[in-house]
Amino acid sequence: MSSKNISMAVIRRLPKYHRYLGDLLDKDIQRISSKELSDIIGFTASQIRQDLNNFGGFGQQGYGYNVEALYNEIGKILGLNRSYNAILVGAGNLGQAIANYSGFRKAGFEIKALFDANPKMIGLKIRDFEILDSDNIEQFITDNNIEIAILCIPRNGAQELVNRLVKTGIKGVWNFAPIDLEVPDGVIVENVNLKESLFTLSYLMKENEEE
Amino acid sequence: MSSKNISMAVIRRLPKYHRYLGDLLDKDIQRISSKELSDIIGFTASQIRQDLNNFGGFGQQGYGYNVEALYNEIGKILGLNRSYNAILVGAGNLGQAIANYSGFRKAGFEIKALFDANPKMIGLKIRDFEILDSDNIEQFITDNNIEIAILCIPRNGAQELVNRLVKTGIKGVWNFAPIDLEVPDGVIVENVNLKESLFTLSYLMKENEEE
DNA sequence: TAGATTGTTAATCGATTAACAATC
DNA sequence: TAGATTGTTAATCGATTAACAATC
Repeated sequence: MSSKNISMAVIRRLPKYHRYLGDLLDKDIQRISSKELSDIIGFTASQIRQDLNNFGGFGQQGYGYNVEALYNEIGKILGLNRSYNAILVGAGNLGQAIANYSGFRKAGFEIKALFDANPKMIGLKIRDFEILDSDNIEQFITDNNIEIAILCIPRNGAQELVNRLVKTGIKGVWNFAPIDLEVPDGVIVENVNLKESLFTLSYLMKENEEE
Repeated sequence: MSSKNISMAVIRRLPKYHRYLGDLLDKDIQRISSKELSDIIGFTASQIRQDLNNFGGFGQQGYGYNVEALYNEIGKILGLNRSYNAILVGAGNLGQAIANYSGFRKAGFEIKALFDANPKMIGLKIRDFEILDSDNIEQFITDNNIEIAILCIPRNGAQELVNRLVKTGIKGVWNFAPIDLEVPDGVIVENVNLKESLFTLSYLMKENEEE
């Protein structure tokens, strides 16, 4: 309906605006110009104004932007003005780390259950969660209005699992498995590939010392 | 010295080439054309050839690319033909998850020790590691030829810690703390910001259902 | 050789930056 | 009002795609 095709480059800057504006808010700063924001966030003032104007005219000539209002607007743009029910699949080290991190819940992302395929894990208690049997995922998704699945599983079997989740109506997948999942149009996959990130670091370190 | 200024867009695609070529190698596939690779990796054949030719002419007209040779070349470009000594700071859930993941070690990144500032954690055993006192980081870095620091700590105090690490000669920081660290020219920071990733997912889910 | 596919140049597309009139 | 700063158009820069001669 809306959205005049915002580029991924812009979209990936939005959470950073949100974070910096939150910091300013914590410091009780009430207004900021694109120039001042540029100095702290590192994008050009021109880019900041262009980015924001994709979504509306949030500023005021001669004044700048109201920090709180802009923070709230960007929160809304990011879809943070509501909450999401999520499940986490793969209750290994990484899965537990993510489940135990309170920051996601504070932002409105509520992990309702942990699932694992390993019989030894099923039934174990991890803080607030009992680990459930992956066989019952479909029922749980339907019963608890789950929209997001967080995948902390090995790449083997990941695609098959996603096929099941998609069939049950999952709308978003936060994927930590090192595989590019295939999903239909109505489903979004956001990948976190730690190995790719680490390899980028080693590339840049190498390039850096060659100079 | 070398490097005719490769763009970040190209650099971030390199680990993906490496992964897909590794998969092909596992399947005993010996040659691949840019067109075939395009079909499985999802970049255009033209882009693949452009990307690779930034680093050398690895292909052969009429034949394509030798999978194993190209895999090895990209590994070398990424700096994976050697090993790196690393420390991990912040032995909480996430830190332990990363320390326990064997894939990084297999790729040549050896975590030599875990550090934590919390007295209750110090001395605890996590698999192969005893958690050490953060106060002794400088000595450990010097004694063990540590190049990479993995930061799994809260943002509070992260910059101060990095200042210490940089002073001691750390060359790369893999940063999981939600803060943009300031480092001098000779040091690389690669950020993994989980919250920004999650917020991107929620933005895309929202945009998707609006259509 | 004929066919296939690269390496590379040129064309296009998209994103960033610069500039400035509008306006608070 | 005068000064500041936005919103927005135009200019520039960079990245992607297309095309094709080179060549295996």
